[in-house]
Amino acid sequence: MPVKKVVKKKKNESATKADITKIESKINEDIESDNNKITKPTPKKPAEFEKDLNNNNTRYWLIKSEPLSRIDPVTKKDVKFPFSDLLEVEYEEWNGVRNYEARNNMLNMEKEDILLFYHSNTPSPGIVGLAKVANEAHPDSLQFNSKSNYYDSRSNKEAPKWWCVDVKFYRRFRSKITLQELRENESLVNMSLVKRGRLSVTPVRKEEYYEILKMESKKNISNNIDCEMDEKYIDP
DNA sequence: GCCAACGTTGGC
DNA sequence: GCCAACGTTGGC
Repeated sequence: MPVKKVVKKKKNESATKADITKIESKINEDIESDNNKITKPTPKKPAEFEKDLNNNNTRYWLIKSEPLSRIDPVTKKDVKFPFSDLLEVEYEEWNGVRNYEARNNMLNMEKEDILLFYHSNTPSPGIVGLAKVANEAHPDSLQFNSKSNYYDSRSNKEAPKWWCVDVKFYRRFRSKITLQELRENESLVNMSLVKRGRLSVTPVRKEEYYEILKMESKKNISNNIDCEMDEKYIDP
């Protein structure tokens, strides 16, 4: 029978900042090692990438977020996440996506893929800037949290249903490119955003990405992008 | 595996 | 706040 080692507690013992950092990094390591034991599903690649995939090119996607306050009726929590919030963090787990097609799109993402950041549910929705994939898809932590609105009792840790990437800030646009402007552009009529309005994570073709950059380059600098963000963030 | 009922998204 | 579009659920 193993003998339990008794460690006497020091007087006035309290966790220092370094202790907390150590504990946090241990937890993160554990989570990562758990995640590595799980096989990541490999869904079909979207048709938008037929050309680019073979050449190992950077790929492009569009993700939506709500910049204005809205209280979720179930959790009573504010769902808002304006683009400027990405400045506050190293990266953000893009969790809470509960649509298979959107999930599959995230599973298909690679590190450093470009993300067009779209503000939805505003008086004038549109693309406000660019983000990048910080980390490839991993199980969405909220599906196992019974207190979360995104809890899924039918998911399990051996075969998680919901996966998501981590997102990091890249740069803001000179001005918001509105949905209306995107719709008016003839070369963007086939954009997934335009055709599949409700999907929150959509693929973007390379040609579409460059067309949008072209639209941006013609714009004057405007601070009306639904959130406070300095002009210095225009250049990467 | 069909499809009615229901829930969610998000522009307007 | 309305509601169209569309995804999901579950009975049969």
